[in-house]
Amino acid sequence: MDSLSSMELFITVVEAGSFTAAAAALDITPSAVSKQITKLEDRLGVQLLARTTRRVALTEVGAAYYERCQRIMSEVNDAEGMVSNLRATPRGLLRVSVPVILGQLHFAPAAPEFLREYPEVHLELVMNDHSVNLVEEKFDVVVRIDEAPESSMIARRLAPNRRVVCAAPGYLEAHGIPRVPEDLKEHNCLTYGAHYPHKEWYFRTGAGRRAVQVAGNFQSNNAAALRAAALGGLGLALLPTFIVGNDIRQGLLRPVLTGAVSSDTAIYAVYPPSRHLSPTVRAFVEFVARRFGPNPSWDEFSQGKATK
Amino acid sequence: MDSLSSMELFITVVEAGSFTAAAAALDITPSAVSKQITKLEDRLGVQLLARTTRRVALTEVGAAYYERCQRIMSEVNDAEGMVSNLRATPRGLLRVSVPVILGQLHFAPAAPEFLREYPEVHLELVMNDHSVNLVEEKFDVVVRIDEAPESSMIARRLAPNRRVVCAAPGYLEAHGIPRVPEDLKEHNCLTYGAHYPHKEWYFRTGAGRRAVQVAGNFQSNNAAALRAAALGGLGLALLPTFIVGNDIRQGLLRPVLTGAVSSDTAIYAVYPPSRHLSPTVRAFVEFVARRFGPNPSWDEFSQGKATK
DNA sequence: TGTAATTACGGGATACGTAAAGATG
DNA sequence: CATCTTTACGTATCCCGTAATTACA
Repeated sequence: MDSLSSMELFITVVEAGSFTAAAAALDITPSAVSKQITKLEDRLGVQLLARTTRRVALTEVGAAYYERCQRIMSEVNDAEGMVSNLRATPRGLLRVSVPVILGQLHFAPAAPEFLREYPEVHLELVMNDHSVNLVEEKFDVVVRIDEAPESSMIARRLAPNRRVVCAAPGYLEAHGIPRVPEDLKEHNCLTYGAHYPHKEWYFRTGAGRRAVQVAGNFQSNNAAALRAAALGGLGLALLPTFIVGNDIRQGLLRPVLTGAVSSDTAIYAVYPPSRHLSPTVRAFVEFVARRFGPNPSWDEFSQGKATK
Repeated sequence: MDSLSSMELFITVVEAGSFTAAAAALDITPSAVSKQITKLEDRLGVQLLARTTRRVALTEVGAAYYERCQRIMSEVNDAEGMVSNLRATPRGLLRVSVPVILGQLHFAPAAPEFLREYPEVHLELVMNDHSVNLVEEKFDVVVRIDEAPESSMIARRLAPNRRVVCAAPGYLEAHGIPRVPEDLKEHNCLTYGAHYPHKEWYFRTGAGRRAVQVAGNFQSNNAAALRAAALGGLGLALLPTFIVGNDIRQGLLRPVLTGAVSSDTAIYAVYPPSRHLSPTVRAFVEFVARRFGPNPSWDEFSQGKATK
């Protein structure tokens, strides 16, 4: 027996004044009404409704029970309404982990707009570059630049990770503009990483791809450092468009060559699978996907786009 | 799905901290717990419990819902407790119809004791001798002196209706004591009814029963009038023991003869059938049955008793 | 690797609707 | 006699338990 349905049925009968009317209101048969009420009375051990075939009246106990039922049903409706509200409106704490450079350049600047749109959200934007465990560190969303989405997690692809070779206009004026990848051997190439004095940059050709050995006098495992060096006119850097896109846009850097190959990575928003996705998480992911997905300032300088 | 059971289950899981523990507490399987919670979440459209196989934690919405559930469950318990109380304690208006003579002699004197025992009852003791319609006149109980209980009503037999021939001591001293029924022809017999100058009184004999034609100079359709006449030493009266029992007890009247035959009537408390008998009605009927049933002051003078 | 949550599957209880009976004004 | 409640009966659904599976520490 469903206790709440019984109460609702009982209330309906009281207000309708008859079993038949209540049955019509609830779109069931009078038979069902009769049986439900009888069952409810049996369970409570009292008669709630004094009924002849012509009249249904509340007993004294029934009247008291009716009042309680009304209050209870109103509480239940409150509870369910509250759930609906919470489901509909993003709110509360949202912990997001992003790579440092991505956070500084894009997520932090985007935060005000997001929070203006969802004022009840408290956003905690944690930046780190080590691989984070989503559940253990209690993150709601982890943004990763990765090749393949981790299994058993939902990974929403936010944007491709394209890379472009670029340099400051002053550097190019002084050292010339490379026209083909081989020209890079003549340039000071600012490379990512450490331990290896020279690196290979890959480029698409008509057939497949082709590696070019590059070298230079500055190396860093920090992309922001490479960007700063490039901005300072030190040399050429191969950097993701999400880092240098704005610099190029503002004319601080200029893209050169074409067909620079990024690894098969993309920017993903990763969150745990859940039958009922939190509206806050949903709102955040939708927001960043909308904002970073079809992003001209990231894409227009990348020749990878056309070949995609 | 039973909404209240779901809430209870949810509360249990929250307090037990795991599905398995909750299942044990409710004596069901973890499978059932899982399915119920999933169903509840589906119905609400939100995730209430964030769970791994090792940990069950409330979500934000779940925590809010949990609080509401607690309040609702407490209200529900209140309501059911109230019902139990009302079911257990006789209270409220009780309308009883009794024959006038029975009401005056016995029910009215018994009322104080009944009301002392059940102080919350308001007793309305209506006395009339015409046949009352129990439901139309909104009586909870109708006391009748009748042969057979009315169908479609519950009739609780309170006491047999025995009758005894009796007279005042002064009359018997003046006119002698009848030893056999035939002696009644020599006496002034005060008979019940009207229109018929003489009546027949019936007596049991060894074999069957035997009618004796009696006559007298006073007749009334009011038993109290016959009693008054007998008390005044006018003659012999055949009256129910519930009327003259106390008079005999006090020596104001003396019983004579044996085997006076009453009709096959008894005193019944009649009330409508109901799956759940009102505790007030039950208490009243039990009270009067207890008080009037094995009543020595009514029975000890009646020889009908022995023959049942 | 062990424990906890979930899923698949089969059986039993429950609750509905249909239809007929009973009651009431 | 018309209408409303109740009961009888057949059926569909739901829900639980058993057992296998998956996930997590």
